[in-house]
Amino acid sequence: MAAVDLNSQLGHLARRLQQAHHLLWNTMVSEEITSPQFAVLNTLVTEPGLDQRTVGERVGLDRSTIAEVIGRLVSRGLLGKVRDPQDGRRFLLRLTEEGERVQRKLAVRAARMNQVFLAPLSGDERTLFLGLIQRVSDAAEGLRNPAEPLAAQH
Amino acid sequence: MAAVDLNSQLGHLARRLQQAHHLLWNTMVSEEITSPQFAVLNTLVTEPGLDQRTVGERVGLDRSTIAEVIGRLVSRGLLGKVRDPQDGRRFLLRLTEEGERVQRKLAVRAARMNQVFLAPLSGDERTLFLGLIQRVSDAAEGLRNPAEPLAAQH
DNA sequence: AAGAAATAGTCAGTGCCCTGACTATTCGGG
DNA sequence: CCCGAATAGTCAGGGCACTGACTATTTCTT
Repeated sequence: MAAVDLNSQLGHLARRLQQAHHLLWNTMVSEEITSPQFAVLNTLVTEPGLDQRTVGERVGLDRSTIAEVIGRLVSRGLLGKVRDPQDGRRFLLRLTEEGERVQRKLAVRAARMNQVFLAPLSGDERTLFLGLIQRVSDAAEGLRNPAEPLAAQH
Repeated sequence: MAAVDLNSQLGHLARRLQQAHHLLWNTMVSEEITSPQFAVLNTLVTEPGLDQRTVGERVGLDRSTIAEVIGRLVSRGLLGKVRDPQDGRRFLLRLTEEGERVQRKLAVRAARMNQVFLAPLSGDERTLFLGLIQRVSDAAEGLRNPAEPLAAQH
């Protein structure tokens, strides 16, 4: 009888929400380009020439995952990747023409899908909802580095 | 300039939320048993003897994924899996003693983690938040089968 | 200038998650 | 009773996501 009600567990609901998103994305946006892949393309539109790590930071992916995602985009010819002549550790990333074309096409569809996704909520509820998710995510993310600056009194 | 703001995209926020959850789960609940695995154990506490498909339905996983998750739990000795003598297609699932022990231990920790996860919100905001997630997920899930019952006038 | 620390990226390993194609079993209508 | 439809599960294939160990390059410190 010590069972937990999954519908009160935020983690479980978060997973369901993402699955719902996956479904909508596949049907309304694209079956070839995934949502994280689009996030990368989208980031490089406004900030061309970023390195891998920074792109990962922008879209919220660790360096292993971002390397995979970028690898796929490069091999599909949507992204160019060159060594930074200033810093031999980095790769500089840039959209190809095809990449720009794809980004433009998907941006429209993604926005449309987002409307459908949020359609069950009223205007007020939508902004509230997005705000709540961000607050919760930010707070949890903040727990990663347990704020040692305070105790740093050397 | 046609770039989308990721923070207004529910899909992107959903992914971030799940990553935040993953982080908390790993540090506060368990590194061995994952959240979906726990969901399976938890379900079988109240409904022992379910078959794979139904468990998948309860926790929100398709049959391929649930097969993997169950396979791991069986090989760790937390779950027993036997053919249904009534229906040779099914496997009946049941917690082992060890499985029950693990479920009890993690249920406490999962509840605690859930509190921490939701801590940034006030009491009212929490119930509101959980409700909003469910409404949005249910609505998207409902779009999967485009409601043909209405047209079914035979 | 040399060695240590930091940083960018890769790689191996594990697990979740989906789709689509396949097998085995059961069920239902003629 | 038998054959086709439905159902439970498996398997192959692709992609996301994390950790931890490793390499190469740069930077900081002495």
